[in-house]
Amino acid sequence: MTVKIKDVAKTANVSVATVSRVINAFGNVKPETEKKVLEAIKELNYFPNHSAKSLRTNSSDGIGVVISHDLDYFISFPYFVEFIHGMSVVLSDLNYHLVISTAKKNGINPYLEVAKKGIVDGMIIFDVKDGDERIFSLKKCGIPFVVIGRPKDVGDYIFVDTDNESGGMLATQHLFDVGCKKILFINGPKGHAATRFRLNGYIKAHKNMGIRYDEKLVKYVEKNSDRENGYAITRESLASMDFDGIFVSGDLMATGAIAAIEESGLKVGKDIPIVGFDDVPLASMVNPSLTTVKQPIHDVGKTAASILINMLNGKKVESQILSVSLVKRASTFRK
Amino acid sequence: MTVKIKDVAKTANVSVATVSRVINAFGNVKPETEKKVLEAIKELNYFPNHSAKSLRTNSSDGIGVVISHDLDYFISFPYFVEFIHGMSVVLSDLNYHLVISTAKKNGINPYLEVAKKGIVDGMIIFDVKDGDERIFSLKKCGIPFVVIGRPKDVGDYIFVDTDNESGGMLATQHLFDVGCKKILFINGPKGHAATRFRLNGYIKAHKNMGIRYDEKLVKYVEKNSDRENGYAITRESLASMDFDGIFVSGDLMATGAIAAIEESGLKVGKDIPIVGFDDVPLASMVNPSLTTVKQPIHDVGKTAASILINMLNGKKVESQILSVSLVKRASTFRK
DNA sequence: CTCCTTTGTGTAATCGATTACATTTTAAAA
DNA sequence: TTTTAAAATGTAATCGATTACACAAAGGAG
Repeated sequence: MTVKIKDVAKTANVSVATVSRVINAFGNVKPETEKKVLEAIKELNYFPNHSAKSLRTNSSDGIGVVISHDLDYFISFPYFVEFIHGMSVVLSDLNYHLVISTAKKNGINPYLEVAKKGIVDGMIIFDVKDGDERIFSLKKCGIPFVVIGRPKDVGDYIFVDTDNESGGMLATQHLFDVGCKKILFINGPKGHAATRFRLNGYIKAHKNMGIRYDEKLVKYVEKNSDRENGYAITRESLASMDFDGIFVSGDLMATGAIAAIEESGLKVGKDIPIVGFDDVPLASMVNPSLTTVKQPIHDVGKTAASILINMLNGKKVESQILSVSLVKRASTFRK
Repeated sequence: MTVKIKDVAKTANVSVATVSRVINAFGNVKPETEKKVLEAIKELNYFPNHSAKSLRTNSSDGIGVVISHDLDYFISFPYFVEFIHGMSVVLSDLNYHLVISTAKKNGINPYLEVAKKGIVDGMIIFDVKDGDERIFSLKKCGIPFVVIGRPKDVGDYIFVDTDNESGGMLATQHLFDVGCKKILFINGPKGHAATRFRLNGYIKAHKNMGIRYDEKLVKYVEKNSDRENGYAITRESLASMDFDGIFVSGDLMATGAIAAIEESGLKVGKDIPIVGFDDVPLASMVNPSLTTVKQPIHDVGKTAASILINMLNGKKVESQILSVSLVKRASTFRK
């Protein structure tokens, strides 16, 4: 049926070992012989059986990513597309492929499952909380992995993160620059590294300005950083507190904040400047367009993938923090 | 090192065949024996080696999706996240996994590659043009596949599509309903089924209204249905033609159209109602919020996955067309 | 021309599961 | 109790690659 290495060997009039050496570019093959083999491969349209290779070499050429079963939660990561794309581009160029699984409802930890079955050689995990047990599982099972973000209380690990602290500073400083004095900060969920670092940035910016920061101005979303929550928290805050600018830890939430402000009769930008975080495509499309901290999501994916591949190849690797930048748009423009 | 079926057999004091029978729920195992085996599996924390199973059974439990190497093109499909999620949820529940590859720059057709290597048992392909050669490749190589969309000139195949014709009708009819007489239609790229069907819907709505439709009012995007193109085409049309409403074949493009209209001093909704297509999250977040045709993208992914799995199991399957609905928002509200 | 090294090639074991077939045990029927 | 069928289990071949090891060919040194 399907053509196998034996068939190629027969056609090229060599042994299977030689064919294998050609396929895997091992060297020690006479150029003439190599040519014969390559011709046979082309002629027979041969593709090496991946399972056989995996079984023998104990490697799958797959890199795993596990996503949430909960769609609403999942789409509150609007940058997922770029992230996936970044990883996939790098992996495909290196002859790896990306394997996506969903956390199943039934108990078994899908992280362990794909890893231990040998479906993947390594994993990239994101949306990781402080003390996240998944990291311990992965460590215990010995599979190489790269973490997106910088959770604490999980020991050592290799990560790729963006410079959330600088991002928090940039955003806050910019709001000061356009004249704000009391900045409401709608932050992500507690227990996430990004939440912590962005708060640090927010605080540092206050220090730099010599302004005492008011804890009460910092709000945390319960779980999903989505539009609804941004809207709700902003409305609530409008009713209960005094502020003259908003830093929102996520563009999706920021659109909710914009809606709440405009609804209240205030003008975003003129009355209440708003800065978001992420710079997803959406940010430039809302009205007013959103000033935000641009995260190099595509690069995060690419970097994570290449670090992981290097780990698999036994190279020494280091965690990386990618820098962010402020993109100024209409939402912080004073009319 | 890693524990294998032999170790389980030894621990449970049975043969490997019995263990295998338990794992694969073959029956013909005494309940008592089964219990021993299950205990051994748990005790040793055993996971069957996936490559070995694949090699032996000639199946990989992987379903492939190939995405574009070009990020800009790729993110002009803003519904990709939901689509992937839908597929992944279904697949993971059935113990399959999703394999994502990127079309590499070097020549080899990645569709064939993953299929012929046996990395996947089936494929789901999207963004398919009329006469798309990929369909012929897949057919020739014999791998089961499901197409998202309904391209022509490619012979028979199983597909999942949304009812784009009805969508086109709904959108156009709604514009008539709010009083439009000359509707600019910014359609997707030529050579795509969705483009064709939506045009049919647009034409039918005209017929229903007894209005002669003007070919010149139908514009096609060159390649990417993105914001920039929506903006450019709208601007161009404002300068050169007469129209009082716009139907845009894609929400991303529609945001560009909105921007162009507002920029010209006209009011979206009041002066120029606009209807989009897709109902991506963005649609409800722009200002004015976008009336659009909702596509059940998540269901498309789920349906495609389950059809494909049924194909793999030898069941008889049928193509499906999922229905769409109109979501009315501010962009067609006459102030 | 012999010896030694290097290069090129082949043989066969191996990876860890599944499963056809053989065999044993158990249950039912006579 | 014997016979027969059904149920439970075991043995070993198999999937298709990689690769250790053996060996042959070729080239270089003396």
